Amino acid sequence: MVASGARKEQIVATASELFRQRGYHATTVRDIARELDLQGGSLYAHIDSKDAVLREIVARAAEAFFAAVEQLAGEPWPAATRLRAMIHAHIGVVTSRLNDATVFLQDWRYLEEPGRAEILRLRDAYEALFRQVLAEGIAAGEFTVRDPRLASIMLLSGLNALPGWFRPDGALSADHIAAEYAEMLLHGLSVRPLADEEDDR
Amino acid sequence: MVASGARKEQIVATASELFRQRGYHATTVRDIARELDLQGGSLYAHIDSKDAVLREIVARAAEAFFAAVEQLAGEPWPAATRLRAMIHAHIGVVTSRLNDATVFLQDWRYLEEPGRAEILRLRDAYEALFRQVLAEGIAAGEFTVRDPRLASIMLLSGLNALPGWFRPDGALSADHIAAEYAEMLLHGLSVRPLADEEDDR
DNA sequence: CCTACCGATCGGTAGG
DNA sequence: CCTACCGATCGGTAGG
Repeated sequence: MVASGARKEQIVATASELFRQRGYHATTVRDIARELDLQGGSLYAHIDSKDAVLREIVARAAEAFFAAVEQLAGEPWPAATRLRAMIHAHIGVVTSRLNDATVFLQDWRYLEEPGRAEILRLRDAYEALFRQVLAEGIAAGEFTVRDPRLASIMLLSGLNALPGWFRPDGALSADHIAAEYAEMLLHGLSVRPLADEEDDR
Repeated sequence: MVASGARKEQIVATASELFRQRGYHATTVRDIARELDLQGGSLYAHIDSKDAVLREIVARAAEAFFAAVEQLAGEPWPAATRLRAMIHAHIGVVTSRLNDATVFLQDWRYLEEPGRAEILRLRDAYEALFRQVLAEGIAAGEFTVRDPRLASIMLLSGLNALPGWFRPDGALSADHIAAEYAEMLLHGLSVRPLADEEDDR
């Protein structure tokens, strides 16, 4: 057990950036120390272990996702409206906390137990927020989707791949991406079935 | 440089499975050797380096994706029909070559240069197949999408997350998933603005 | 394909 | 927070 403080914040933030760039196992504690002009061993005055740092990063990201999305899922709005808001919120977290969110999505499975199992539960609870809204939308006749689980997985898969290509200084803003994604997901890529030729498989 | 042979095949296949399960950096060459009842150093009679094994796995996966999808992109069919076929083919590769495909998608960035840069080029060329079909579909009035690049990224993001949850012995077959994904992607999650809720697929 | 080994590096600790 | 160090393990090689 080790004190928390400003120095520890720096260590976790630096680790988050390096883990995002290189991956957890390709980053050494001495890489982190070097960024802060410290000796490798000196980190351990502030942290318990490399795994504990990963745990903290992942926990922070999970909290950010829940804080942004959980309430929206329960608003008294049409399911499509809620889903749109949740998509914007989720993308907002990924893009505004890019380091933590990327590490969460990319390296959570390297957590030691029981931290790993705990994160698995959180992930499922988070996905359930989307699944639930989709199910409600189906019940209300707003969505045509057959399988809300498959739909929530596909939707989140699309959003969670953002770290692989989003560039904070790129041409596409988070809001633009969110609006386009929501549009494509809700209305599909193709023209409406009644409007044209295309038949199915 | 080292001979190829049946033993080498076993080594690459075993590495592919372990890399998929644990990740490249969390797998040691001795883990691979142990699975084959060999000593760690003995692997090097058959392989050049751990990186070379990763390169081979990734190259095989890339070839499988191109072999399955490239021709479909150029067929003289409506864009929506081609896209549907490409989705099925891509998911077919992911699910039937799960080890290689997963390692490709998850660990390609750990390749040493110039292998890594080469794979980046291949990935873009592959994505371009989808981008191109989407662009043609837009030009033909089949698709309403505004940005074919964004659409191709979202689409492939959904398909490429499959290794994270697909279970070969699970209830959902590859064909079922492909059909549902294609449906959701092409027609969207929500009710059509023009049609009423029941549209056949 | 094994035995035996290499230098390098890993995460982490003792003791100041 | 540093110096100095720990045992363990890493990918890889020499020489049979």
